[in-house]
Amino acid sequence: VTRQRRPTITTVAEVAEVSIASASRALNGIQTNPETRARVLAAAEQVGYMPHAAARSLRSRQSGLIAFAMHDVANPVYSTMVSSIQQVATEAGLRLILHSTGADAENELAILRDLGQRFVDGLILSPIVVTDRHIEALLSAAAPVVVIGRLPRDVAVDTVEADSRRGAAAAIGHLHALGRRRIALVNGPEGTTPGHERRLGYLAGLRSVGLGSERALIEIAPAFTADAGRSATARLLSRALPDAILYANDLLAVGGLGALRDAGRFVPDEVAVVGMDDTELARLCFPTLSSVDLGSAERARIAVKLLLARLKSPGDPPQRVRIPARFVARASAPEPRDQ
Amino acid sequence: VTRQRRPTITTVAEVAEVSIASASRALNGIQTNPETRARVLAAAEQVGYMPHAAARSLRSRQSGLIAFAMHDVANPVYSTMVSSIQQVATEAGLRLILHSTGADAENELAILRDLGQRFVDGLILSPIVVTDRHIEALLSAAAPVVVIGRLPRDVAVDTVEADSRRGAAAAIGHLHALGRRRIALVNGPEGTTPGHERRLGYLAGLRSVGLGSERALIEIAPAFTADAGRSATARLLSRALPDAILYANDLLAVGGLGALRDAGRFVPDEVAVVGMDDTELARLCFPTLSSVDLGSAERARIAVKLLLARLKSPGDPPQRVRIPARFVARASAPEPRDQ
DNA sequence: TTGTAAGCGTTATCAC
DNA sequence: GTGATAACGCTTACAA
Repeated sequence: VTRQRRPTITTVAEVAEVSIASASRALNGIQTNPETRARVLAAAEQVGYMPHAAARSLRSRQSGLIAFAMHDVANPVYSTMVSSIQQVATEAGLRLILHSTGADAENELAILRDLGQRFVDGLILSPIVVTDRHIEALLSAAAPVVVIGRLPRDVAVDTVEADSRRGAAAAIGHLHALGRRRIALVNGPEGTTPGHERRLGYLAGLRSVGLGSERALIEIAPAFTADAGRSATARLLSRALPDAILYANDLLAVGGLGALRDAGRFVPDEVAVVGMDDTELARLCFPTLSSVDLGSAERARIAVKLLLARLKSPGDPPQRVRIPARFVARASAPEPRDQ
Repeated sequence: VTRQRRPTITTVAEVAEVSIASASRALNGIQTNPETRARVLAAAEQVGYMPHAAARSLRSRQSGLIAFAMHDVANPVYSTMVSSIQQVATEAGLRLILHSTGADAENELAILRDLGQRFVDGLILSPIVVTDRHIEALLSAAAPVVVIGRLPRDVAVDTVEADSRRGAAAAIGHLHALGRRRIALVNGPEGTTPGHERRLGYLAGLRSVGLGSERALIEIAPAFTADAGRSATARLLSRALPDAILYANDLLAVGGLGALRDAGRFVPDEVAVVGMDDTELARLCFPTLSSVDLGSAERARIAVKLLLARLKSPGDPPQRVRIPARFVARASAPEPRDQ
């Protein structure tokens, strides 16, 4: 059997000797005479019919696609999220489009605008920074958007947020319980939401254990990367003698471990180290890294769920979910009794 | 201005007071009277027009989408590839759909079949195993496919392959130059293409430096993961005394570093360690990991290029690109003079 | 240069 | 239950 063109529903209808309407009904499992139905399905099988995605989308106004836009896939936090989202989406019969926004916040606005092309049914967005233009774009988006991150209270958009403030504070509490009193912070860029939140958490943590903050103990890395963490740590050590360092994420912390090694400072004996995000990396590096689990995988999972719910009932009030943080002790800042 | 529905090209045509044909031409930059063109663009701007992706695809028979299907996004090798592909695709104005196939090879066949729905213009597939059914599916795929990996010579499909065989051999050469004579292999599942190739490379490497192979020095991990690498290493050490270990990938190697530490064996003095893939992880772990760079990022980049070329000229003869491997020395198996 | 109209492959609304 | 037929929003011959 040589077929010139790919079979369409018309082909199927012809082979089954029914109208294309009946063919469509049979194929979509709509009430049909069992015998007709059988003929149609057999015909479809025979000619190797597959529905054309674009045609179906055009008519049904649904693409069967969702998108996830984040900073950079290569960052382990986002890989985890992608993996998680992928899984839930697949279960729901949706495909996933990936969109890396990179360092440029304009890209986040661009994809929100592009939603007008209706190439996806919905978007999960993890912005690094939220401006007024972001909020405006979010509110006028052509498709449902779920934000992984923090938004002003009054913005009516579904969000899933980490409790990085309380998480950072918990880490400080732990370090304090370990007897550390000169606790430094190596933060990422503070113009970003995580950077902002994590500093607040650090300061709140210090206050709640009765420690004061000290400018010299805070160092800001230009990016949330290992290299940036390494050099930031070197700078920090050149002017201060911390007995513990909280890093704003695991990548920074792993870079920091390298710098501490270079400086001949033992971890955790001389300097305890804590990361944030509790990525795979924390279990893999040496010494293993204590970290604050911000529930990345779970946030991602819930984001999809929220999106699915929103697609089903667009009118429902927006939801705002916050995932609790959890300190995970490993070798770089062990449980007090293990010391 | 309250708009009930999203504007279509008809809306634009009405506002500009031209036919929809003229509107379409103006919007697509086709030869048009400058004044008309201006009116149309102004109208489009005014009503906030964006073309409907599905409608455009249906008509133009192009989705503007490509897909990348691989085992697991969370694996650093694939994250790198995704990142790389993403970048090239974006530059070419294409969006990227991600498809994790997981452990199940059936999923690879499924996505090849699904190509019949024409939801993407092309696919980049990185299969873990290649069966006859794969080849059949590849040859009858409804859209162009580029394979990252190895295929039988006579299969007319674009491929980009790593030279992991020569890469593994190079690693053995390096270890031999370091004076190591009891060189073990911790491989991943040997039913997979990488597993198969890497064992061959290991054996070839031993031969070319005049060493014999020894069953007790080969251990097979059930997966290409750090945990699997750790336990496989423990098993290996329980029966043999290698002075060097080649791991089939970096994740296995990082797990192995942990096991060696547990066993009190110093790296690299007592046991030198080499990974493969040269992922980010190799620079981040401790001691830093010597690894065989198989050009993951470049393979991915070239795969997209091949796909783009294929989309442009479907008739061209299939290409087969092989990326050379490169040994990268770090602390776990340093340059001989650094010892 | 511009407009008319056909058609891309579906789904869904009608009468029958 | 089934079959014409009209959309869905766009591009592109072809005619004017």
